[in-house]
Amino acid sequence: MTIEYESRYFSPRDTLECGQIFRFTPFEEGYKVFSQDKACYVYTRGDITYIECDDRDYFYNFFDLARDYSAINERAKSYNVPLLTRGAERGAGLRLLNQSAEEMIYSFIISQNNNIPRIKGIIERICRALGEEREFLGEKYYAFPSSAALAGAGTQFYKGIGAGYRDEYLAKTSARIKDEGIDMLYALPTPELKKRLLTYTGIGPKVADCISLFGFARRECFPVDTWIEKLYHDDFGGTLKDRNKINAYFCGLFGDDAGYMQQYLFYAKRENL
DNA sequence: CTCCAGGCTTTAG
DNA sequence: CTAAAGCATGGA
Repeated sequence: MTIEYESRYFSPRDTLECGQIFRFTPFEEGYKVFSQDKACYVYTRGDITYIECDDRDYFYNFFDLARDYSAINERAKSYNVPLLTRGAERGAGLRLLNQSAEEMIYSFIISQNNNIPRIKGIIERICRALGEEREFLGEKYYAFPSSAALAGAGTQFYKGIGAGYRDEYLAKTSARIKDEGIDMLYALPTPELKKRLLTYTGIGPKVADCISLFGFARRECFPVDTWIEKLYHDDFGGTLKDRNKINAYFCGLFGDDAGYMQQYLFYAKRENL
């Protein structure tokens, strides 16, 4: 089945290339995108972006299609920050994805002190080794593994697939989640959710913000990484050095829009706009 | 060769 | 409490 949406506020490229997701590959006119055990093919033709998939409800929510991004986009420009305005203008098709919390936990543990191409490779090798084999549009792919499967693999496996020093973080956190689950996290208010996430091995403030923002749809979160730290100095004239304080500054500035603004800014800085 | 990548944990002061 | 060292890997 196919979902259609106006392309002005839904660009596959803008949405996928802004660092919120690591499992996608160029395919024909657009991209194949993978989430949990599901897959879709997303592409734009003229004024319409199309999503071909087997699970309409899942991807409607995944791409956040119920939300009005024209209003968010206008609010971004209203701050009169040149970098943010450029991000909003040239990244107007950027949408925040609603992803799996567990998948975000492991993905962003891997992301720390790492670069995006290598992050993608590590996640791909984990899925290939431990995920269930599926098929989409005549091609095999592998689901993101369950925490039980991840816990069964052990530290040595993660070292073997090139996770580096994050091997123990993945082993410990997957073992804990296999035992405890994460159901108790969903109902927590955002500050408590972040505190709880910080108790997992390998999750610090930045990773907790990414998990909260992308995995728990907490749009008031503002992850501060090396790129945000850079643009904070270059484009906001900031003088703070402590990342927690930089985070507080941006959260105070953007409020409930923080997550959206963070993505526009990250995109603009990384694309050198 | 050094520096850097969507940082975190551990240790020292 | 804050500051800094150490951490695997691969590409520029």
